[in-house]
This record gives sequence, C-alpha cells and structure tokens, in this order.
Amino acid sequence: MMNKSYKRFFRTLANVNRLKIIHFLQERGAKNVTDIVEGVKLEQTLVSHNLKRLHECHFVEVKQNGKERVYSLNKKTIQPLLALMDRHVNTYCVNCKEDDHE
Amino acid sequence: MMNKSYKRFFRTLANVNRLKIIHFLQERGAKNVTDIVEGVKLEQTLVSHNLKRLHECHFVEVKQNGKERVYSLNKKTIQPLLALMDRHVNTYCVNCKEDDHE
DNA sequence: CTCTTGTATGACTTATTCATCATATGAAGT
DNA sequence: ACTTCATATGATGAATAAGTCATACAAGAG
Repeated sequence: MMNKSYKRFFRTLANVNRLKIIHFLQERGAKNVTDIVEGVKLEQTLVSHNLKRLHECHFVEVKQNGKERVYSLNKKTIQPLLALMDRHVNTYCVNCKEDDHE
Repeated sequence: MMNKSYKRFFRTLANVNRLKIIHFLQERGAKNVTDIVEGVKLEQTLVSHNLKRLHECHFVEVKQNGKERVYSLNKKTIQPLLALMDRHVNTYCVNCKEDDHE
C-alpha cells in the first residue's frame, strides 16, 4: 500500500476550489481555462495552479487547441469516485453537524 | 454537490497515519486501541485523535467491550474506495516522480 | 517582430492541519 | 473510595498547504 501516493491523491481532492473545478467540468464537459475561470468564479492564476495539481494526479487531461488549453475530466476515475462519495456523504452526513465551519 | 463535506471526507483520508490505521484494520480486522497503537507504531494519543476523526467521518465504527474500545472499518465505503484508488494509483503513478517528498 | 490573448510559474504571506504534551475520563478490580 | 488499565481530550508549537501578486511564456494576429 503506497501511503504517500494515496495521501497525495486524496489531498488533491480535499480542496473546495479543486472540487469546484471538477464539478464544473463534470457538468459542462471539456472547457478551456478562461471558461473555467468564469464558470467557477476564481482567479485565473488560482485556477491554473489547481488545474496543474489536478493534472499531476491525472484527474484531468489537457489538449492544446491553438493558444487555448482544453481541460477535461478523467472520467474513468473521477466518476465512480464521486459516486461512491455521494453515497457515503448522503448516508452518513445527511445533516452534517460536524465542525464543517468554513 | 456538497463541497464542504466532500472536502472533509477526502481530507480525512489524506493523511498517512490515518491511512496506516485503515490499512491495519483492513488486514487484521476489528482491534482495540492498544492493539492498533502497537500495530501501526504510533503514539496512543495520536492514534486516538485519528480514530476520532475517522469515526466522525464514519470510516470506522466503535464497540465498547469492557474498558476496551474495539474499532472496525466501515467496509461498505472503504473497501470500494480503496479499490478505486488502487487502480488509479497503479495506472497513473507507477513510478511517481512527483514531489512526493515527505 | 510587436502586440494581444490565453495560460503558467515562482516567491511570498497567510491559513489550515498535524503531532505532541499534559491531563482528563471511564470502567473494573481491590 | 482508591488504583490501575484503556482510551479520550484540549491547548499549543511546528509543519504543510493554499491563495495572491507580479511576472513569464507561448501562440497566433497584424
């Protein structure tokens, strides 16, 4: 069990901005950075930093298109992963009282 | 999509000590705190803190047994989750060059 | 070859998370 | 009631991660 890699992969998902990006790409399909920035309402540099991180973990793929870069989800992993978490969260966190203050 | 909850759940998994505990419970079945402490070779207080966190997220269950507390995995979520991550990590992180320095 | 548009990078500051220590609680036994 | 064994909790300093700012790079367009 490669704990370090696991940690990195989970940590990448443990961030609201990256989750926002994932969610956006899931709903709207492949998009370039500008569209993502507009869609998730975050700064361009922040989006780029986070896309980089997501890409390093292979949660997203890139394709150059002229001067744009089009990002899309690696659905093979992300889809079932989010489905699992949905089930878990909805089962156990229906009305999450925990210190979810942020 | 409840980003906050997702974040919390993923963050709980994004920690080597908690992953160690999960791994230990997965291999050895239900165990009390003392056994876990011995098995994962971490301080008792650290183990307790982490068990608490895992429990809050319902990744583990507890059962009082005399003065012991016996913890076990919530296999319904953890098993498929780890299976998914295994596949992902092994596919994409075969020889992970990334800044996995720790 | 300069300008513009789109995107990435690096350095730095701040915020979050972790590990540790001291201490508390709780159940049984005497 | 006191002691012991098993486990939990709270506070705090240390480590890690996140966001921001300034700037760089890259690909066309003119």
